[in-house]
Amino acid sequence: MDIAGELNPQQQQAVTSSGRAILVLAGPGSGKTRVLAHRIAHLVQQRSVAPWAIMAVTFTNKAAREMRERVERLLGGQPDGLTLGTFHATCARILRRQADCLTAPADFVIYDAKDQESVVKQALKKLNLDEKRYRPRQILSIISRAKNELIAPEAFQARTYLEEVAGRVYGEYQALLRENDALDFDDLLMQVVFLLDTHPAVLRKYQQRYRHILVDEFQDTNTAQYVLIKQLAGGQGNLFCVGDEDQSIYLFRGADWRNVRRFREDYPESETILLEQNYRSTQLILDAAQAVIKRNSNRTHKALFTERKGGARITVGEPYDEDEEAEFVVNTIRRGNADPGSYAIMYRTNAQSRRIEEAFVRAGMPYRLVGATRFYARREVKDVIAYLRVVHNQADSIGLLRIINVPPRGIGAKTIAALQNWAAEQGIPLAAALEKIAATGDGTRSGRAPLPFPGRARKALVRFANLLTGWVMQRDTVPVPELMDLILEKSGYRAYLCDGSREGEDRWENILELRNVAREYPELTLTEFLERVALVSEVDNLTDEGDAPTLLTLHAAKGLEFPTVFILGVEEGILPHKRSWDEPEQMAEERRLFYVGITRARNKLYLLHCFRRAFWGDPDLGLPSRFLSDLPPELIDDREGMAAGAAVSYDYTGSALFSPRSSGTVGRSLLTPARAPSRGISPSPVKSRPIARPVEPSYRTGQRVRHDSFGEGIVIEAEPADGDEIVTVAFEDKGLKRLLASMAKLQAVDDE
DNA sequence: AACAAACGGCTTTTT
DNA sequence: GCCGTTTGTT
Repeated sequence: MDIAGELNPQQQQAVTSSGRAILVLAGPGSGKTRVLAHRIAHLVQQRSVAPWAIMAVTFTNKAAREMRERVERLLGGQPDGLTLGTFHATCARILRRQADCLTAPADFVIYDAKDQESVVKQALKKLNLDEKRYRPRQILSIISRAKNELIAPEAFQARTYLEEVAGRVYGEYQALLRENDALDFDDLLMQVVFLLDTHPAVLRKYQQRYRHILVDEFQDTNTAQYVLIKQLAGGQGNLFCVGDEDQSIYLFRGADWRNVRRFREDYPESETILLEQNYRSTQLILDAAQAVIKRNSNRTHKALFTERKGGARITVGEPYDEDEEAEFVVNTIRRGNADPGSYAIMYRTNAQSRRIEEAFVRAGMPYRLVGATRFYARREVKDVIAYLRVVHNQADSIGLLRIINVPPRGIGAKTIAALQNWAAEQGIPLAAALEKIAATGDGTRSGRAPLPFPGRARKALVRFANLLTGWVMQRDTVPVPELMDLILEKSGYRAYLCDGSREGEDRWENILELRNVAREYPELTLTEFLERVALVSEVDNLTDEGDAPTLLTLHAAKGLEFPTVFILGVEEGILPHKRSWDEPEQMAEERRLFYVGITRARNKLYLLHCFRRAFWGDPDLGLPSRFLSDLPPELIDDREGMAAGAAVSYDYTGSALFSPRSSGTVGRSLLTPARAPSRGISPSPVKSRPIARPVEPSYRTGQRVRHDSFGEGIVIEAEPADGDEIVTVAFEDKGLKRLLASMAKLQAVDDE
């Protein structure tokens, strides 16, 4: 979609409407980003509104950047003072500016998921609770939910035993964050809401400044975000929200599509505008998407249409296993003569990406991977950031503990524990204790309190403390990249990584990458650099450069579009994910996720589901996703099937495998056609499982057998193992079992 | 204190 | 099939 084109009547209406709150429900590919940008430009050009009186909030930095670029093109330059950024970044700015109203100082640090986990562990320890019994991640998700719902520790009400525990941890957790001058992601939002709630003067200031508030991806707002928007918009209702209920896929982090309804209730005068024309996909793809999403209730119906009538039918394929799935993708791309960059490969879980990556590597083809082990979550990157964070704010003991002995410098667990105790005894932060020790020098006495450290440990502590103080003294005069160099050298971290190993080299390269980020933004202070690093995500760095297919999760795909899209693992247990099976609400979200995936495709869509899928090491059956049966058969090209690459052509509509989950058990559906495993299609260097047979197999695929307690079934696979044989059998009543031939005493049933 | 080897828990999805 | 943690060894 180019900005040169005309706006259609609905878009035009959305851009120019005024005088009341507006809710734009925009279908996929309907140009909502464009509408937002045009509206900002429109407001500025009206002259009645100064750019600094406009606040536009998005969820990702990428969306913010895209919007900024569009606005710039429309206005022929950057509007002065326009507030345009993500919720989190905007909140962080407000908090730093209003620090005097808060418990947290302006130089607070931001904790990510890993740091949060460490804090929970500390809190558990403090409360004498066993972290094996109360899993930190679980506790954390309860705390996070509370924060997203704006429930402070004091107001937290437990409804289960675990919640009771979590409630206590929550209080301790917040206290620890405060001690560390730290905020987590959820705090950024919650604290701003609390701040505006308790400081009317501050609230008034922001309300008076921001005359227009625009919100992107409104369906993904959680309660905290919604309340924040409402606070800022005040009564005047110059609120402009754009979203699509059908693309709400962040329930798990507190997003609440009911905010759409709340909005209508809170602003009864508001106007709702539907954007139904799609400028992205073919009609066929749109039809498929609508067939899928139609089955959800609680949605505003939109009649999506496009001028791109017809279109290539959807290829649904069933490769044998993940390897064949990956080979199919690679071969299809290789054989097609389209630009490799026009392909996207999407999947439900990050864990699925590995097989595809391997296939691309084998084929010698480049690819772009979004997410997975996220750059900023890598150990070495986190280490360096921890160094910077501690230099920035010594109260950050989580960061300090991370690096105090990395690289190893003689400060072991014993010494650290002693240091922690000693600090706690005196009620001072860890770093202050460290400093105090250093202040005593190498001497043996320090006034009254004798230091509890033997000579060797103290020497190490003093050395480290001196390093730290040195960096702290330089942090305001030395630019961030140089500060990084200094730390990397003097801490011995570079030498520690560059030990000559291949892995060390890779890790060092990641550090250089981080340094490049710092170099790219030379004007950023240390505080700003750290904030940026904490609040950007991988998708944000996805650029258009590079002529390679893109690998990404369905979540990461939102807002993007590609000429050709593969969705992998369209199977029960994966999409929909098995964690969603018993929650209708979550199941609806899985459906929306699938919908998001489908609607990313401009021209051509491939949906793949494996016959066999290994979950964690153990092979299991793949059952086609129930969502596939919602696709009208005439939209599917099942004859082409896997012919282009892999093996099986497959009749979908008639198969038991294809029926919804409720109507067939694993065992029964298997009994229909016992399929021979097909091997990968690509020629040689493909990593193939050893097919060598040290022992002649005594069972063959498709053979009928009887087991003493499991009854009758069909052999799915028989593979030799150390002189024995592992037989996988699908039993009529008991489902799939893997058995050791010597133990199972299977009897052949010859009823043919 | 530092390393190697075994072990167990785990996977949704992200700002 | 991976990662981080625990355990054993020098």
